[in-house]
Amino acid sequence: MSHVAVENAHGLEQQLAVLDLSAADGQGGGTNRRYIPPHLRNKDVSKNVGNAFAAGRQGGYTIAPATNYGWDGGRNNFVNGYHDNRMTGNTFNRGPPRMERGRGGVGGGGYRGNRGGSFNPINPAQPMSFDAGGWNTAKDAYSSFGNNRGKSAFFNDRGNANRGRFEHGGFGGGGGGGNSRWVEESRDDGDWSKPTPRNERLEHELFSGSNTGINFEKYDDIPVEATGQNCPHHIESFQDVDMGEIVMGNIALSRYTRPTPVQKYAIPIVKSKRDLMACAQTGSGKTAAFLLPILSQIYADGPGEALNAAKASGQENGKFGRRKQYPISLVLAPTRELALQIYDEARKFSYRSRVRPCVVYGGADIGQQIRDLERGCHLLVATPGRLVDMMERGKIGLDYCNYLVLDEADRMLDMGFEPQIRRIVEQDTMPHKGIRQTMMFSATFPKEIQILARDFLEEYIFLAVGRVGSTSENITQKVVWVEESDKRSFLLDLLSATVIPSEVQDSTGDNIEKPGKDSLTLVFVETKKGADALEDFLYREGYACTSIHGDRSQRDREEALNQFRSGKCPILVATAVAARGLDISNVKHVINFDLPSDIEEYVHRIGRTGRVGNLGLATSFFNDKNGNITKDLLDILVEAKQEVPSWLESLAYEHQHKSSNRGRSKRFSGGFGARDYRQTAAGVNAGGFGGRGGRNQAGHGGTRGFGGGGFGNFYTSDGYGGNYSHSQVDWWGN
DNA sequence: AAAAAAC
Repeated sequence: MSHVAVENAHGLEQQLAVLDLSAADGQGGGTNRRYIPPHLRNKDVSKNVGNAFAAGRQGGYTIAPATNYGWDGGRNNFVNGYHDNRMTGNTFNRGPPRMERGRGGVGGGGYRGNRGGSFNPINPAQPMSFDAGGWNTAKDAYSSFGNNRGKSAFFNDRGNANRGRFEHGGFGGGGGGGNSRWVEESRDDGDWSKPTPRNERLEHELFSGSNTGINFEKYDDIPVEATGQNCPHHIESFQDVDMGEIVMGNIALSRYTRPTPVQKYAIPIVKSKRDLMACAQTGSGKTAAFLLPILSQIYADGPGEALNAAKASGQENGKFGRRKQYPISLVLAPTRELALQIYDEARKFSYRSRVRPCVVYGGADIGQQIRDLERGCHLLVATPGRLVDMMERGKIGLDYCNYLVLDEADRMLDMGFEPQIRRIVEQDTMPHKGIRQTMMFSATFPKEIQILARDFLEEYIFLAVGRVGSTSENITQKVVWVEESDKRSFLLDLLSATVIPSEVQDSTGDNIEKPGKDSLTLVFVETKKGADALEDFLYREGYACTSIHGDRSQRDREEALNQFRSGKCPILVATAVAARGLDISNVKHVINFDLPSDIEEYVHRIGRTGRVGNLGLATSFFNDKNGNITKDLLDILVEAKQEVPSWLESLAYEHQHKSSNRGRSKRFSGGFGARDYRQTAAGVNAGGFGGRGGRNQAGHGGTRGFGGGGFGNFYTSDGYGGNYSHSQVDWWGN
């Protein structure tokens, strides 16, 4: 299984290696784009590049990645009864106009298509058994999955339903909804630390598609800083701390073998009831780092007062049962899709427990969400606006919320979100800090936001795994100079080299196998309009693509994400909405068609690739509109041991002298910050930035060498030198 | 100036 990914990765790197990125040199203008077929390229170098990449790649794949093989969401062109003719070979028919495109099917059958449908038994990548109290996860589970073949009608019924996720809750394995109240009553009573009976259907639904091939046999080189009073010692294995039978069983079902670095530290900290501010690189397992210990605590402690409150609320409201839910834990996230993703993880780790997770977010039918809440809610994942709405409608009470998590905490506390967070946390019935336990997670955490964050924390432990805000070294970062007018054609060059199978042949006449559905490309743009326009352009060019941004309907957003995830649309054009937190396996390439204006956004965007020990590639288009990010970008590249174009260095040097406000993001500086920022921008526009000049001086402008004389490999112009060298040590130290 | 997040 793993060699598939290796080959693909190898192929990707080779395809990219043949791209003459010097086309990005502004000199040539838009007509300068060209694809160099393999037989014209420098063979020696390309071989080295490929081999080096493959060698590094192997280290990252010590476990067979549990890809989506079992789901068949996009592997053939027939998805949930909807035949997609957009993906048949190279001849892309121009589909219906965008509003109709990608609807996923007549009658909504295809919506959220990868959640249901028939499945094939998967081959357990790494059989693992955890025998305690009747859990024998891998063997029993997977053999019985196999026995379920042929029952697809049942799964289709459940999984294909629009908003099918709201229907999952029962224990009866699909038992009728009529007795759900009785079911919920029985769920709450009893010993919360003991697993409830197995449910093979649910078990398969939750775990068969899991992509959690997190694995890393040897690392521990990552510098970890954990500061605070009486910081608990970290663990080395999941067995080192008592998380109870239910959590351990679900860890095994998820095929987690060892904790990631952030999990090693965060789990015992959370278990010992400490507040936490945790910073760890993208793709390093933060979600499980809080879900596992929180759930294990809830299983150990039981529902406590929340149960009585919920029951009382139900009695007040008569025969309709619990009107108001009192979640024990609340997880807040900045985007709807991220909330949904966290909820999906929570479902896994609450399998066979009495904890019922729920998710609420805007853009979706609130009535359905309310009905789902009323079936019981112990762990709530939410976006802020919808949660406030639910609170004001009396559907949610935070009176007994003992665990509060801010995921992407720096985003949750920045200007756009802070008032809502204060409304939820400080101006309502949530237990005060010191009583509740508060945890914050992010890959970036600017100092200014850290200070703000202290308002919500008590005696907290600060945890930094790696340097705060740095990028994973297993992402190869490229920055290319591309004028605005050249961006589209340059993008086509990149895509033609990586995404769509083409007729390009190598010197032996064999077709090159280009990565297809297993190789996803995520293209970021700065505006919603720009996303629409670029998606449309790519679509007319024959690429199977879709887009996600805040002006699309929630249904379309989720469907776009599913089509991307499944490989049905291997190109996704996105705004910042997709920058943070989304865990999409097989994203091999992130392209910053437009660079963001702040470095945190850049770090999160490129973090959609190179996750859980895999390697990835990020290419950013840079021109003189991007002056404000120059220095921070340079710092990031240097820190991650990436090649730095010498023109970028020159520009950063110039820019440094133009701006005294460098490095201070506008949103952190209060009232005067924005003005300072504008001054900076004005300075750029006044010509001092001098993109072209700086770039052309690149040869002698740089202060860093590029490996001495060995520099002229592929990208000789602009000092865009070097092969695709990458660290031989991946994030996990392999 | 833009994006995100409630209706």
